[in-house]
Amino acid sequence: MHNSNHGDRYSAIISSDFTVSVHDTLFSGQTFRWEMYRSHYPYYVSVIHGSPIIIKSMDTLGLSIYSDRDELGGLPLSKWAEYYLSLDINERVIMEPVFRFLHRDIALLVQDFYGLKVLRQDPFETAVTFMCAQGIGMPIIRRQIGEICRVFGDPVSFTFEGTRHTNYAFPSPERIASAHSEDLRICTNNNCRRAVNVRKMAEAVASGELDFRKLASPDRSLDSIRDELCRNDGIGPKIADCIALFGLGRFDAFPIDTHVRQYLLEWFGLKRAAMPLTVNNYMELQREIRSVINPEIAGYAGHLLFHCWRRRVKGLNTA
DNA sequence: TGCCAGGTGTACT
DNA sequence: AGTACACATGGC
Repeated sequence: MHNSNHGDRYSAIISSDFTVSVHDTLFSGQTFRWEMYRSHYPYYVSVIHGSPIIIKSMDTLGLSIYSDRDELGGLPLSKWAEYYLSLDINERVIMEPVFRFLHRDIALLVQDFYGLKVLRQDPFETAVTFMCAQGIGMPIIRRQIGEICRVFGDPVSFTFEGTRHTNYAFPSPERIASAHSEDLRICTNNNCRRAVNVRKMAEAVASGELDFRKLASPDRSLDSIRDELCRNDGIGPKIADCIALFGLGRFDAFPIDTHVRQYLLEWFGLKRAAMPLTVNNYMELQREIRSVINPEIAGYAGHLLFHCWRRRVKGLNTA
């Protein structure tokens, strides 16, 4: 820990044996709250645990993290960053030798995205985010989350390279639970039912009826987590699996969306992926892909494939 | 213009 | 158990 020159007291250097692609990580679509500031090096800024967090990407040197607190989420700043960015997972070895042998062309494509990390994000934020991600494109999803933070989140000001900035924290479950549906609807792409669903889910979290800490228990089965989450209106199997993967640190969860479905058909030849995505087909597709990808990190590998498919095959650059 | 976008709930058969 | 459709809007 030492003083930084960004108006923030604490900083931590995260050294790593391998390069972490901060840009791909924060803008791969799994998180929607990081802003990129350009200077000599790229900086990525968000507000987490009520504190501005600045990540400086240093390419081969590793990462540096700045915050005005010396600990976040009960962890020292550097430990929090290692956890949040899942630096304990080496994505270079999740594609097993058998996979690289059987799917050589895909493994080569995915190699370009080593450094992409699956974040361990806050489960409530993750739940709201993916409830706002039904059948619409990334730009609208990102806008919704930004609006929810701007309208309901606490402003946090900080100085960055001599300029004053204001970002917004993600609002608490209590704050969203007490929101008027009409105010929330303006944030949720004008979708009234989505606003009601998000508010009801926030109420369940605020009342303790929906307890993410219980769900995060490692001995819970993926099926029981999915079933519990699906009791909330607006959360189906796909969003439940997204919450498990990105919000509960369950890297074995394998959400199947429109992009995943496409590469399951095109890359792995799963005929069922061409059929309508009923609950039965959804579960059966998960079973089939787990015979191809190591089930313990199927979701982590799936996110690499997801990102690779969007960027390399679909030519999408939108976060 | 028409189709696709990180799906889900409801109302049918 | 499977199918059709509404939901809302931006991007290509």
